Amino acid sequence: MTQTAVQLLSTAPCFTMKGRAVAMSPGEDGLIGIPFPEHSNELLSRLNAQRRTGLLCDLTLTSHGTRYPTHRSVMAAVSLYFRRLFGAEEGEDGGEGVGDSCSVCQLDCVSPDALAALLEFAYTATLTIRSSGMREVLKGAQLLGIQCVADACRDILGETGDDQTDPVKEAEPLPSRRKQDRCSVTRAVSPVRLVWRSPEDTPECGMLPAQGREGHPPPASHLGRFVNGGSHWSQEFTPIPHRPEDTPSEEEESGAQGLATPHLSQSQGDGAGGGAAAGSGRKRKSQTPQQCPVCQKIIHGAGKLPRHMRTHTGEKPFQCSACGVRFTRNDKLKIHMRKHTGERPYPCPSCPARFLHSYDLKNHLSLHSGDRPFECPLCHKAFAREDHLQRHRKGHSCLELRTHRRRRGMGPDPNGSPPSESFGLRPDHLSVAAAAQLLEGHGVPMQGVPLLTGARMPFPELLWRAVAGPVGQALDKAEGGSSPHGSASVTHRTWEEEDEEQEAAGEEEE
DNA sequence: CTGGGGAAGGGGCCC
DNA sequence: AGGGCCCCTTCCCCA
Repeated sequence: MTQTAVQLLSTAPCFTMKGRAVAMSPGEDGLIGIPFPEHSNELLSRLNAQRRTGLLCDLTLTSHGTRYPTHRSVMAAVSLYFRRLFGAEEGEDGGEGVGDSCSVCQLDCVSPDALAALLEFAYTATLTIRSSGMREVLKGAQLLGIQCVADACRDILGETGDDQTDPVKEAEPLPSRRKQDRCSVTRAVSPVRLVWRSPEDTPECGMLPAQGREGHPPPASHLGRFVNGGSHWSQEFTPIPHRPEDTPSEEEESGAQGLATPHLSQSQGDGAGGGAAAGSGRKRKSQTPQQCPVCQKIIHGAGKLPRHMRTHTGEKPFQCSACGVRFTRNDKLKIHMRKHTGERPYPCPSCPARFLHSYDLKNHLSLHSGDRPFECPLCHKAFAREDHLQRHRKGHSCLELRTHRRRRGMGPDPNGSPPSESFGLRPDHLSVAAAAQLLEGHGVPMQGVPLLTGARMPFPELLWRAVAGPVGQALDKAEGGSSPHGSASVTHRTWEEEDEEQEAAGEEEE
């Protein structure tokens, strides 16, 4: 990240640098918007460091005698209660709040552990709690008006708030497509409803007027059941939108771990309770899949969740002692250190070359052998690396083919082209590569299958037309992780086989 | 557009 | 169960 910033500074102005889009407004002379997406993470990280050392802390929260130094501005940013307490709510002038006079806030209504967890969340965007403490945290999040935490806790507990009165959810922006792809599970909402009162229903909660401030907040110890009203995360956070089709069919009541997973064929029942999963042909994983409370992604492998969480927090606790570059993972730092030590543990058996990574050696070996196992099914250019084939297919005329391919059930080719039945292709047929990829994804080995060559394809224009047509994101996604081994045998599969494979592939996709 | 290097993230295996 | 280590895939960047 730092590297990115340095490069940007050293080479600006540019419109894109390392994926960073540099916005330039042509209408405004010299006005350039240079985004620094890492800034928020770094800012939070530094604030957390300040909190831990007590630096610049202007607010102390206490719970049953335990003191938590913190920053007023951070608490106001994360908690609706403190925002109102300090008069920092939008549209307020801030002059009527408790303001600078409040340096210690007693929150005995929130357990120390829950308060610590909420503070940790405030400064790291990660909620780390034990299942047994979930309810206390939920209570604390409700009391303090930390909407997203309350939502997550309720979901995990199998409870739900009142969606109809939840402006946060309504305002949730959709995550990027890539994020959506990666976040394969949505927050599950159980039919059980938690008491989730409107402001009018909570007279004991005088600091939370729904419209305008009615005066000073009551002492913290008077906090009543908090009212849904915190919309402060709606723009900073991108939780997963509710997609009913992705909602797990069932949700286990085992707390934060062991939530139902969409990967039913592999890990269903591998919950925290250690339920037996029957019927899986694969070796059962011993590790418990865990669900990320932020993106809801199922993380396989014991101890892998903290590692995953750092992708959200941006925390990079592993720093190179030589150059200061930080990493989210220890193993990445270890590999990085090889650059300083000169260690290249992967020697080529055929030449003096040595490599940092095993996959570098693997790539290198393909140069010796001249092996280019990844061939474009359309233009037949071969590549030594799969990602290069993917890039190739996305980057040139193959992309045009892809993006004009018709989807299943979209009717005949507007150009009147025949459906290439001589190839066993249907008008909605997947491309050879896509079919191969789906087959491979379904466990059908494509290794060794002869690649589709011009000689094997007597009427390439038919295939061309057969695969021409509009294509949607679903198909793009299906082709996203490509398998390079396009095969003539694939094109000659029967429709019934194709149906079975596509259905199976669809299940695999899910 | 391609080849190569490298980062990032996930999963499996093992201790 | 947690963490280390390794492998793999995907993506990005640069020449």
